[in-house]
Amino acid sequence: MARRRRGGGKPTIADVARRAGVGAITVSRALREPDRVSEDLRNQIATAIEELGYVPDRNARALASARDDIVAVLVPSLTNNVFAEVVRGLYDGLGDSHLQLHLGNTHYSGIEEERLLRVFLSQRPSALVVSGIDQTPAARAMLQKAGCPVVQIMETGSNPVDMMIGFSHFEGGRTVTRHLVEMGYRRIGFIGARMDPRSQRRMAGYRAVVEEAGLYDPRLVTTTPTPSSVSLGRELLRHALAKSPDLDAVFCNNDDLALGALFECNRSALAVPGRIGIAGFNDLDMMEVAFPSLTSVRTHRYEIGRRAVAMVRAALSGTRQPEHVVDVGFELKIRESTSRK
Amino acid sequence: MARRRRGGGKPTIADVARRAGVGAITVSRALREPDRVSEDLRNQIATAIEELGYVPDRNARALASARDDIVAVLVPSLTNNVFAEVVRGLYDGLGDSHLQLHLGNTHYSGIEEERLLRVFLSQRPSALVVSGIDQTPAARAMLQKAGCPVVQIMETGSNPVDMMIGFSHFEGGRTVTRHLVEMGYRRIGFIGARMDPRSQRRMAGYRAVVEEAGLYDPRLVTTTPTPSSVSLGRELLRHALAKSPDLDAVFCNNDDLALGALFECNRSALAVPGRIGIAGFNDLDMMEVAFPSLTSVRTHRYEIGRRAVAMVRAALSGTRQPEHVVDVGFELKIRESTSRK
DNA sequence: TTCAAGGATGGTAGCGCTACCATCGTCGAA
DNA sequence: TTCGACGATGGTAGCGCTACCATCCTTGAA
Repeated sequence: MARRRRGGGKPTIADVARRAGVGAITVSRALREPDRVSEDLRNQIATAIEELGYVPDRNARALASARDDIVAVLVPSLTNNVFAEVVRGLYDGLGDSHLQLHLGNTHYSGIEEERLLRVFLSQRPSALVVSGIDQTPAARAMLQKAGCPVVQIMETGSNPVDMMIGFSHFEGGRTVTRHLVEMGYRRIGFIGARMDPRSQRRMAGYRAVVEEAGLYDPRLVTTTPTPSSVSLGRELLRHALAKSPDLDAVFCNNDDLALGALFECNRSALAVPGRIGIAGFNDLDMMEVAFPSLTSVRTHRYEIGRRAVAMVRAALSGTRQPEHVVDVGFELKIRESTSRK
Repeated sequence: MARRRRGGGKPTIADVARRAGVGAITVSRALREPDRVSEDLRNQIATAIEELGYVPDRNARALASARDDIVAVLVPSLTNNVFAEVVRGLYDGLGDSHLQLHLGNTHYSGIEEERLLRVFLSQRPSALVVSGIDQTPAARAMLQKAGCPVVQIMETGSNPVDMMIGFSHFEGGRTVTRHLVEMGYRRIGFIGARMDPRSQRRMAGYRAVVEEAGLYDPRLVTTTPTPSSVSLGRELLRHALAKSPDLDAVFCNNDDLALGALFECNRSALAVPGRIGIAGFNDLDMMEVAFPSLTSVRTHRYEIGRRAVAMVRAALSGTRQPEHVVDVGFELKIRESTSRK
């Protein structure tokens, strides 16, 4: 694939040097540190590059300089809006640096994460960004030996491989649930899909509050390993109501489920928030617009992405800040869907 | 960044060879063509690799073999669910090949696309996947000279750089609009955000039908260059109704807008589809679940991603199929939101 | 005028890997 | 028994670039 005949093919730096009548190293410098080359030569070189259509070879550069400008990123999903925004933040955080993002999709699988880590490590990246704190032991070992800055994102924990930026999902779950309790709901259900470690911790937060309030009932919990979607939200709410017809509120593990739950209520003429209260998690754009508007927990995923890259850049430039674990928090957005008169 | 001392640092293939008591080339072969190495040596080598924690260096490999297993992909957005699914398809299409995806985000900018193309080309990728057919002349020239398979995705057109897979947005726009006309709507509006080339063509399809039916009125068209969102859908519908209170249907350029429009109608107690009909584009999961369910045009974006990679693989393995332009079509999904009694 | 200091430029020697071409058995046919 | 064929293994020479050090020239102080 993309095979070139040995010796043949694209112009190299030597071709440019010859044409510009300078040494190869000067061309190399003109490209990387223009200040150190006189303007005359710089122009000649630029002309030669233009005429030849020269494109430097990153592989050769990386090999020779034993450095690479790649930041390898592992996320569990690209279709999940939450991670899509994290990635957007990562890109924006790059700014004018020469860093490049290399994305890997683990599909919520530890094994796959391990495999991708191996693949990416063979690129000798400048830095590694991984999602969550539940790496397999092997993956964690690889991260520790990577010899480059590592950032774990989306969660906080007490045992970072290197750096960490995120928030506490457990606290997030507690906060929403506490709100529902305070609003007077008594038969508060939980519906969750996929149930990755972060979902689990949100559910644990739910359970902690509900138990403390003496309202816990396992029949109020409905989960499935199936990936989350709006249609699944509808189904899960239906199941939940079938199991516990007296359900009077649901904490939906994410906003897609919440939207699906809302639609189900609309369709079944169950008044929201009168008959049933609904809360989601992440606070996607649509939550505020929905009718009724939906209570959710605003997570700062874009900011997490941006700041993760900032941390990487700081670490690479030697000015690594002291704090290795950053908690960006979250924000409960109370809206119509849980405001019982 | 990620600098290693010359000579120092990670174990190399020579270290593995020494430890296993074999030649370097044999280690190389054991890794790439295990069949050609005896089982004894293969085991010794595997042990040595394990003990040393050896990870091959992709850069060196790419340089030495003048080949690289990277497929560079340029998409305009990663947060747009449509492209997120294309990317998912691309990943799934990879299967067991050794290809790796390298994602770039053009932010709907031709200039940025050009810049990224330059960056990616310096990696000498095995193949290139770009979105749409509206590359700048410079970008198109680079694609033509890339010397590797190129796939343009998401649209079809008559002048492919190399290969192409997608569908006609113009026809998509025509189809929805024709449906609205057939359902008896007479004051059919169009609302659109971002208005990238594909949106423009969908709008052109709308206009063609509406003009043919003698229903065209510029006041029925509401667009903005702002990126699309659910909340924007709500606003745009409000604007549209302010301009043309007799609006009786809207073709929303995408599903997010359609959902926002629906919520606005709910909130303003405008019956859907009785007072106003709503149609979207792309058919995201939520369209079917919404109440009322929303008419949309199902686009096969996941399939486009998968097949784009399949085309790349076929081209790379020499079995390039004859058809260079593939139209995967689309499917009108008629639902409650446009079914006037 | 001399000479150290510093900027601009170039030559050489790899970076870690694989293509290419030996070399060295081993085995079966003659 | 001999010899060619073939499979397994290894040595050498780069791939295109940059680190490192040498060289040359300019500049300004003594």
